[in-house]
Amino acid sequence: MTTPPPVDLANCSIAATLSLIGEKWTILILRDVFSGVRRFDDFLQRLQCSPAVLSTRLKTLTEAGLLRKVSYKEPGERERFAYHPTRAAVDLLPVLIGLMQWGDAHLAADGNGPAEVRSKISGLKVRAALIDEADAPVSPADMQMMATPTAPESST
Amino acid sequence: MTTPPPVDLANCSIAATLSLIGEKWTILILRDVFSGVRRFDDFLQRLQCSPAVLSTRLKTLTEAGLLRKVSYKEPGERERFAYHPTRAAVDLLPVLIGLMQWGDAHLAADGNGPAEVRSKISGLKVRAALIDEADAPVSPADMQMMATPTAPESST
DNA sequence: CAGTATCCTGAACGATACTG
DNA sequence: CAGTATCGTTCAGGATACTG
Repeated sequence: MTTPPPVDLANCSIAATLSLIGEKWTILILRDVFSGVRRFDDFLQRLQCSPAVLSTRLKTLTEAGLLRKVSYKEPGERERFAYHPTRAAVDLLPVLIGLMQWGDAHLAADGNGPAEVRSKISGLKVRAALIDEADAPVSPADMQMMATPTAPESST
Repeated sequence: MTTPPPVDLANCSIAATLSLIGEKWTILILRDVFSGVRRFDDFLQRLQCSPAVLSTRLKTLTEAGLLRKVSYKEPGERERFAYHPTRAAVDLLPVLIGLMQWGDAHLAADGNGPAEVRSKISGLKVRAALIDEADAPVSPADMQMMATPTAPESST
C-alpha cells in the first residue's frame, strides 16, 4: 500500500509527512480539532467539504495515529464517535503554527492573520522557531542540513 | 488567478501556505536548495521528476518569492539561471525541519531519519519547537488557538 | 446525526519529444 | 545544459443521493 520507492522520496521524512497531512482538508481538520471540534457534523459545518472527503480524511488520520475515535452514546441514540487528537497530533503543532505564521507574515496583506496562539499557562504569544539542545533559539540562516553519518544504505 | 474564496479556506494562512508548498515536489526542491543545489539539471538529477514539473515548480516558487533567479554565464555559453533561496524561504525552515522531525519520530521505523540539522555556529543539533515571547520553550499541549479580536469581517 | 456510495470533473504528474 | 510543449493517466475532490 505504500508507494513504490523509485527515488529517495520514500527516504525523506519531509515528503512522507507532507503526503500525510498535505492534502487539502487534512490540515484544516487538524486545525479544527485543536480548536476543540470533535464531531463529524461540526467538522462538516466548519469545513464545508463533502461528507465523503471528510469521512476519508478522518479515517486516514485515525489510521495514521493522529486521531483517536472515542465512542459516545446519548440516551436513545446509537453509538457515535468523536475524534480526539493524539499525542502524535499534538507533536505536529509546531508545524501547524509555523505554517500559519509563515502565511500570516508572507501571504496576508497586513502581515497578520485571523488567529493567534498563546500559552494557556503564561498567556504569552507563541511562535514556531528553531532551538538547539540547550533550548537556545537559532537563526534559520545558521542552519545546515547534512546526511546522518549512520545512513544504512546509500542511494544511487 | 487566486482561487475563489467560497469558504474560510482563503482566510486560513495554514491552508494558504500549504497550497503553496504542499505539492509533491515543491518541498523537495526547497529541501535541496537548502542543501546547496542551485541549477536546473542538479535538481533534476536529485529529484528524478520530469523537467516539465520541475520547471513549473521553480516558476511558482520564484513568483511566490521563495526562490530568486540569479543569472550566470559561462564563457561561450548563453545566459543561464541559478535558483537561490530568499529570506522568505529561509523563514520556512522551521516548518521544514518540523516536518522532517515529525516524520522521523512517527513514521520512520527506527525513529530517526536520513538527515540531521545542526547549527553552523555551535554545532549543536537543532529542532523545531514552540517558544514564547521570552524565548522560553512551550509544550505543544499548553497551546491554545483563538481568533484574533481584531478580526475585520466575520464569516457567516 | 453520522456516515457511505457513486458519478464526474479538473488538475497534477510521468513520459517523451523538442528547442536554444 | 536549461528549459518548453504535448499527451495520457490517475486521483483527489465537489456534488449529491442514500442508509442506519
